[in-house]
Amino acid sequence: MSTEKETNKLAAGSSEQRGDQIFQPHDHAMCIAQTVAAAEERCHLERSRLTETRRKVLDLLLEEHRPLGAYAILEHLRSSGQKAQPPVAYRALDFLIENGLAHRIESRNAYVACSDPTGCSAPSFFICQQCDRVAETHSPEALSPLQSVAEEMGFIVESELREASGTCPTCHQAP
Amino acid sequence: MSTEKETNKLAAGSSEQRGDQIFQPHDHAMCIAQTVAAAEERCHLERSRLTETRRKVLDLLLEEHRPLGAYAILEHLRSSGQKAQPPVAYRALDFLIENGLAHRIESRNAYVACSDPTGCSAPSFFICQQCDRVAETHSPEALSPLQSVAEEMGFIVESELREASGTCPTCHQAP
DNA sequence: CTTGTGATGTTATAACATAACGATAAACAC
DNA sequence: GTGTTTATCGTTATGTTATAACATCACAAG
Repeated sequence: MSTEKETNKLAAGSSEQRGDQIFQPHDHAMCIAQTVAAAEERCHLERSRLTETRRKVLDLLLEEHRPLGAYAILEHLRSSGQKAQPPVAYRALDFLIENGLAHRIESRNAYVACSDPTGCSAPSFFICQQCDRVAETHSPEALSPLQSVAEEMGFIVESELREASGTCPTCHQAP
Repeated sequence: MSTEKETNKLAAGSSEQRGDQIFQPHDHAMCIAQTVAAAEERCHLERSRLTETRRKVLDLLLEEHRPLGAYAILEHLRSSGQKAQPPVAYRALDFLIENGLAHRIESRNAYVACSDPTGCSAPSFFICQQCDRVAETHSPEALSPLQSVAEEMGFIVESELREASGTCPTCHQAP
């Protein structure tokens, strides 16, 4: 937790690189608050309900900035009083994913909060193998390449999966 | 099964686009023979052994050109006489993957044969949602984009996952 | 032949995910 | 407000994917 609100540094730049702040020390409370606010607005607009359980799962994912397995999430729900069964966790996750508030990380069978619910489409993920944190970008540069190859072969792309594993700047500097 | 050896059409071009032949009618027997030959050579060079079980799994994956689940593969092994348990299938798959003869398709929890064991690195996959066939490319254009975004944020990429789902040319023409 | 290594056999279980169905609660029309 | 509709939730059971752990076998190098 930094003392400055480093998040503000980003205000000047484009929003598409916001995700990499996750690898830096940042005002985590504000980072969460912003996303929750966006989530609430979004649910209001979509006439979907951010219920107790869904909210808890979202909070947990935001708190972690890491991919969490469905059963880890389930454990958390249980430790907060509910005696939930697996479908409870999966339903909350389905809801969050459908509403663009969370993503599934295929290479881990795990889930993360979306770092930018307002501007999220075709995200790319950068997963640190040491600290497990995940950054998310929506850079358009990363959008085209499979598309152009696909076009050459007459393949129509409906969805794309892009996940990079490696070492984040923080872990790289302090190994 | 075409009457011509359409595979030859590719000889003139670069090898990096070979994967898309999978969506076209092609000389499947030759296609398999080539890959098996490459596999055998590779195993010889690496001093690794393409044993009975491993060979069966490779043959099956090549025969299908589709992602097969580990338990489907296991079933196949069983129906061919062995009374194999899950680790048998997983060990064969691990071997094939480590030796560049097969890939895991993360978005399906399934496995395909590599379509180009000699030139395979950082593959991209194109998965048809209708016919399930998978094309594999190694086009360098598709290699960079996550890299360049990663560099900007100081993230060192060790491995990349790229999978596109959609409709292949054949299924698109005949819906 | 014995010892090291890689490969296999086998049991058990971990980890991830969903089908199905009844009970509840919120939203809406009237 | 009442009844109808629809979304959400609780719960049981089960399906699917994957691995830990340990015993055994096969074969080649010393």
